[in-house]
Amino acid sequence: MYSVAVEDYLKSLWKLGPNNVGTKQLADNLRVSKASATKMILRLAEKELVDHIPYKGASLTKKGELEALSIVRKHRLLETFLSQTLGLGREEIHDEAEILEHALSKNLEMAIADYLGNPTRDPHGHPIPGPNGELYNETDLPLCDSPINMSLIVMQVPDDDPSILSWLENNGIHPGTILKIISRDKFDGGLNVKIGEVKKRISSSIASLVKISFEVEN
Amino acid sequence: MYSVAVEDYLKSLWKLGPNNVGTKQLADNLRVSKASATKMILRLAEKELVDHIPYKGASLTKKGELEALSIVRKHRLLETFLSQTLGLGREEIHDEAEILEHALSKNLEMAIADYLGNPTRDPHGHPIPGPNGELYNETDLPLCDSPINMSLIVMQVPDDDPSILSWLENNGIHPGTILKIISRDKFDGGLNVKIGEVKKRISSSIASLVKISFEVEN
DNA sequence: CACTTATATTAGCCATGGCTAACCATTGTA
DNA sequence: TACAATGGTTAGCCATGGCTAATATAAGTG
Repeated sequence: MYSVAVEDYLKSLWKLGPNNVGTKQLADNLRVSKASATKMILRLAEKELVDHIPYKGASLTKKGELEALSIVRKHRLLETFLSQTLGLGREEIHDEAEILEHALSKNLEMAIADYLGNPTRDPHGHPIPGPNGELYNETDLPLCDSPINMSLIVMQVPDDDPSILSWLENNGIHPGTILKIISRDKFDGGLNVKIGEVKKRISSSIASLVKISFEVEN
Repeated sequence: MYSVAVEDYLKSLWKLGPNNVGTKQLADNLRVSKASATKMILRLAEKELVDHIPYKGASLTKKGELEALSIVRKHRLLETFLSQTLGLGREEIHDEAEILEHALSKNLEMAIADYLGNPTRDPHGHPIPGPNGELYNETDLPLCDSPINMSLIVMQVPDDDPSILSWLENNGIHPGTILKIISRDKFDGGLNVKIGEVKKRISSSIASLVKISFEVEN
């Protein structure tokens, strides 16, 4: 078993990956000093969880990646579980899961996955890695890069920013929402979209965090 | 928020209380050295969580007791929640709750209590403290001290020893079981009991861990 | 009362994981 | 090419929470 801090570093590296991650980027992501990040990277390299090239950056080894995926799995299963059983909203579950993920045994993880019917997406639409780190559903596209005038289905919304999430929720955008891009602002990249008959404007920064798939016609 | 270690010390002190608890007793309970226990007791005294009389022992202050009760509440709510939602057995839930209790926010605690209908007993029959540390159900008696030939209802079984718990479970003894003491062994204090029409022998060590109340005739 | 035994404390070490301050390396631009 | 600026590392400090070994106190016994 690894400590909470080690697990947090691995998870951050995974989220920032798959390429080499710089010390500053990692430090900023975890809100610690660069020195702390360097120290931890050296320790992770010692444990063969990352490869580290001094002054160049670090990247997860296979072993480190599996460990990171295990935490991500626990996080997303917990979000799903809390949402299903307690009816907590998409904005609330992230912070709780962020803490609980480090306290979830393999046994409980399995019991929860079983209870939920081994889901492959969490309430934000993010893919849930399998018990051995298998990841599917990697084909979703950022909304900001999607084609105009096609029927798109929202697959993923971000999970870690309650304010963005509330905005999306209030505007009827969550996994499963069907929308069309009508036009794209040439200057700031913002999108004009149509949800049902309602028109909305989505800023480019938010649109880059929403992922879509093409609606299956049947 | 206090650290996991601090919370564990407070919980142990509460379980071993309410009188002064010796350093060795505490150290044994937490499986740490006496030196570690002494050091922590000094720190807890610093934070005004315990009163410490050197070479005499420590006892929780009101502040420390409330903190301990908060952890106990989380523990017992979690046991109840895991049992209800995931159907985990009485033998499994303790160890999981032991870890999760430190990662449960006040918010989630409330959501779980609400979901469960604010229960006052966990699956082992232990009373669940209220959100502000209120404790009722303190009148249950140890089975070993109970009178012969009266209809007794099992209220509490121990929560922290899976082997004892399995034995009890296999012999049909859990919260709600109704039994009578037929006779008590004069030499070792073991009990001969009748559950329904079935006779069982319960060792005095186990009987001291089972608590009963008198069956209400109605 | 003296002496043994059990219990408690202190001193000092270690690992973890933060931090600041100071010092290196890399990069981009004048 | 020189020299900021940015990014990365090192040194050295701190708190937490373990540990052992040595010492101090309390309690029980001849």
